[in-house]
Amino acid sequence: MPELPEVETVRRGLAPTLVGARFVRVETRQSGLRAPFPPRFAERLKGRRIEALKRRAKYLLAALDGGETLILHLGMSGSFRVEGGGESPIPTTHFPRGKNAAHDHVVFVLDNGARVVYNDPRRFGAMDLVPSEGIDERAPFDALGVEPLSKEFDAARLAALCAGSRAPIKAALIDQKRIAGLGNIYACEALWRARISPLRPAAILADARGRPTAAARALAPAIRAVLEEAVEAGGSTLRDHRQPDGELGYFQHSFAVYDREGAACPRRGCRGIIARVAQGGRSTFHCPACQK
DNA sequence: CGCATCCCCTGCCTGC
DNA sequence: TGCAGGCAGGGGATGC
Repeated sequence: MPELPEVETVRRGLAPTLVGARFVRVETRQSGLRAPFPPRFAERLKGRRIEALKRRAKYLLAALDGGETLILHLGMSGSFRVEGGGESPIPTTHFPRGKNAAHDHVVFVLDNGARVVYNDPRRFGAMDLVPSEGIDERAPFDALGVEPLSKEFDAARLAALCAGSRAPIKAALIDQKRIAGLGNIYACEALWRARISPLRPAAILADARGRPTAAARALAPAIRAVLEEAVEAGGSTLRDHRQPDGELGYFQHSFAVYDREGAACPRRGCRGIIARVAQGGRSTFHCPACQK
């Protein structure tokens, strides 16, 4: 479920349980997810205290004492749930409808009595344990682009990132080397808000001097706004994550185009019908009538 | 280098 | 009802 707003929602949901706690025991029930777990993963985590839980792009970063960072990525279908550990249940973790315990791949047992369980049917997620020092200069973080909710992200930056690119603008937007954390859903939604066709080349965001065009000046705030609104709504909850314990994400009810093929364009005065096209093997949703 | 394609894996939905 | 095929929020490797 994992674009920036969903990962941020998970971060906020897990932080009260994780930050300040120590790992008493870590159980892995698979040899790995997308990649094998690092050597002695569970043993190295045991006894470590979580000092902070941060997010970069779609990654969660648990900074531990002892100078290491636990990297967590949810892939397509990963989710966390919190069991036990006091009076405040943490319902923001979008636990899948299936609740298939066969896909509980990692259990983090904490000294505050809580257990944090990672469930991931498709096992596209990832976990790693790396030195905290210089983490931003190493893969995968060294290749990530600008955080779209940061001050550094604006029309000028967006234009510079896309200047000269002949890739379709939708593909450029979900390229993590350009904008970190934007994914398929919110790229589609932002383009609709900015009335830009996802099929146009990314280069239309910059003029001959590399400065932002009107399209960039519309799109940059649209990206920021849709992400902020989605974070505020607790992210989006769909498909296998449709019925989470605690049912928090509800931004899916605000989609203008995503997963709305054949429906009426919600823009006032627009008579368009939302279309779905394939770009780079993934579905893009847009309104051919008002996105130019 | 930039971009497109394919693959990782499982579950769900659709259409035959 | 059963089954094959298509599709799914991501990201990494490969090849042109």
